[in-house]
Amino acid sequence: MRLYNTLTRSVEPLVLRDPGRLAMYVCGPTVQDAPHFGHARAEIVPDVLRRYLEWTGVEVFHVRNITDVDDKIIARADREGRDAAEVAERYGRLFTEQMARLGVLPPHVAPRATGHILEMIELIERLIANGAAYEAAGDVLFRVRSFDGYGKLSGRRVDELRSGARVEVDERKDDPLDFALWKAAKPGEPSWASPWGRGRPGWHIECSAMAGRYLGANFDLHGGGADLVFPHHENEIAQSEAATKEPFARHWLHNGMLTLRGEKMSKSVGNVVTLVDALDRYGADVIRFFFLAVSYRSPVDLSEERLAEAAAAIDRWQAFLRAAARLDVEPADAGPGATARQAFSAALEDDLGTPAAHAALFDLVSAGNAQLAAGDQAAAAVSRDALRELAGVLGYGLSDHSSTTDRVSPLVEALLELRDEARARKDFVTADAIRARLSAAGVVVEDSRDGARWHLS
RNA sequence: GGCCGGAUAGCCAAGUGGUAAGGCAGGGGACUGCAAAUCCCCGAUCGCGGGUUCGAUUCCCGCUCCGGCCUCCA
Repeated sequence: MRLYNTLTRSVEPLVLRDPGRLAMYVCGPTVQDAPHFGHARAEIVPDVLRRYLEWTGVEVFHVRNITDVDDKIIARADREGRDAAEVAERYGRLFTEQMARLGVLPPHVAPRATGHILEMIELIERLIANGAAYEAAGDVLFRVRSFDGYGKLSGRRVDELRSGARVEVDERKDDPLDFALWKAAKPGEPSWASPWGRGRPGWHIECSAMAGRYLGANFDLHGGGADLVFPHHENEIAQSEAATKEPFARHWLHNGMLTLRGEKMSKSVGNVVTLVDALDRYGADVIRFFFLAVSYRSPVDLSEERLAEAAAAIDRWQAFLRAAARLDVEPADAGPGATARQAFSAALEDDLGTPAAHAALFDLVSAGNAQLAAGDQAAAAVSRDALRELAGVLGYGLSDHSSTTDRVSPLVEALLELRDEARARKDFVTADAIRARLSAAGVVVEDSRDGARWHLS
């Protein structure tokens, strides 16, 4: 498969360190607040990559960290008069829950920063020993100019960085570009013992430490939001490579930002839509479609209109699955299923082309509906099975079923029998009244050649 | 100011050196007691100006506009 690599700024083959196995690290959230809609994208993109590769037989080892110590978490805890760990625990749990609702496969390891303080200290000690870091009044700073490759990921040059610098002046720094690996504890803050006194880790070092711990050096793929390219990922590379003298990650994958009215969704801009609300309102499949309808690298603008379109698309797929649900026939061989599979795979092989993969699914639905219309049940069954399978590779559940469906089913069926009887004697007033009452109760009735079908709206 | 990316039909969005997938909306037709669902048909010469080429939307240069990063951020 070919993927855009931020490091080389080109689409290139994804070459695995161990053939058949992908070692992937994805930057997770800082658990300072409820996850928002943008976080969903950063999880769905690697989720699709993982599902697709697993479908092709690759074994994926997926690590996603949780940043559970940081300035904002501490600030929030102070505001609420709570412990920082409590705040982190609350939002970490919420994040995990919402990702499960979204249908994102859980990572194999979900390390927390506070659980890896020792690894970080070891890494910092190596950097100091190498001359890449220095202690200053209880802080430890990374010496940016000691690392030749600094800027290779984000395309920046150290000297240019300096001129435009909005970096705050700090006398303890030998160079304004240097960044903190370890921060001396301030009163009341969570802190850990270290060779430099009590303190807490800087943001960037945790990913270097945890990626190294679980994936080793020179692992296959590192992902995250495009807003992390600089400085976070640049700094991760610097720290890791300065310490190990080996390449950190070979392939860098960055998802584009979610915007709202053209502006990036973020807490600081103040335009966030929480994921809880979005899931309540639209459900996992619609949100997933909304994101996958666009290249993972492009920005996507959130709007009611786009979400309505996504909902219409999911409805169309589900409508076909409902129509073809009861086909109890020997699926005919290959045919349209094979064509769709080929188009689908080709799309994803080419830089995770989910829009084109969607097109393959729409073609399958169109073909399947036409097959049903033509009475070709065996072919329709093939289309149905292929749709289920391929949509599943993208992480769609497409489930029409809920416990509510099961519970109301006997009632609805009984009413539909009455309606059938009314229709048989051309009593359309009664028939339409039943349909209208069901509709008002959220049950959509659709007549077909083989009788009425229904589903919850 | 620097770096990265983008500009394709009413809207969203793929893609290709040889006249452009898919979806939504819209129009027409079919089916149907009606409705819904479904099927068939209908739409763009690809931001602007140059250049390379037999030929560019696709490559190169410039311009304009937009987004992201340069501070915490998925």
